[in-house]
Amino acid sequence: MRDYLLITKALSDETRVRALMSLADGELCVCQIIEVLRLAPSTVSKHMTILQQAGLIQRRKDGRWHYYRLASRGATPIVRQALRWTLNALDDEKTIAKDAKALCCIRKQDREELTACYNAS
Amino acid sequence: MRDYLLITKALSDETRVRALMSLADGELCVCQIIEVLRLAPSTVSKHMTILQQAGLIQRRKDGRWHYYRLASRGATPIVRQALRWTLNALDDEKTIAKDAKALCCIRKQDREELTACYNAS
DNA sequence: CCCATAATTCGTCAGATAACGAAGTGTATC
DNA sequence: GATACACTTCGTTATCTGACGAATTATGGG
Repeated sequence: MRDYLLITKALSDETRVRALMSLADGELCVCQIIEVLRLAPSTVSKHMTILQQAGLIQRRKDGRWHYYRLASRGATPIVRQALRWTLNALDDEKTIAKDAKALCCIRKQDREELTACYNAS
Repeated sequence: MRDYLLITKALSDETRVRALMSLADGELCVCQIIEVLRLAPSTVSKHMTILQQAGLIQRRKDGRWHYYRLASRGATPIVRQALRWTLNALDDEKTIAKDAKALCCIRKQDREELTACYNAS
């Protein structure tokens, strides 16, 4: 029950679902997710932690950069089924499509440019 | 996204999940669900409304009694997939098994007996 | 070693949510 | 039609959650 509720709670917030779905086309570093969601770094970081504790995403560190990706290898059947369901349910969702489009540009940008944006303020 | 979040929010509360899983062996009237969960009628009613608005359960009225059952016919693929996932994930969950056992007794009891319990206080 | 930087953790605040009892709705029975 | 009853809706309260900025951690470069 605990694991199940970690997953449903993680999936019950629109921002988190958007963050999760952003990873559908491959891993992203936190600064890129910040750019899509346009929220404070601390907020995004919190969301990613919740998704990770639910087992839905996995983390990889490379120097100062932290990359997140959808859980795949090593994920429990429950998690895999939840991901399949979510990807299927939100397949042609407007908000998600919009984020995916924005991500095309963001992926091409230099990471330094991105972080410059929110460090500037 | 709205429909998806209605479902995940509905499934992100332990009490609601217990109520939902109670219906796995067939429909129940509200007084029976109250008896399993041991919560105030108003609280249970609220939970059932949330589950229904998510499309996860359906209601049937018979006189003064309101029966709830898992959504099946007429449910969207998203809902059906969510139900399959949930039933699968909580298949051998201790809390759920305990409730199922309690329900065996409750189903045999007279409904008037049940309501007498919480009307007495 | 010291500074810049990428991300996280911490502290705070506003808004959401679950619990309850009281009041209201609709249906059967007298 | 008055009463009892099964359930829902309403109003209140305590707790949870998401947002932010400030402080902290960890890594890389001068």
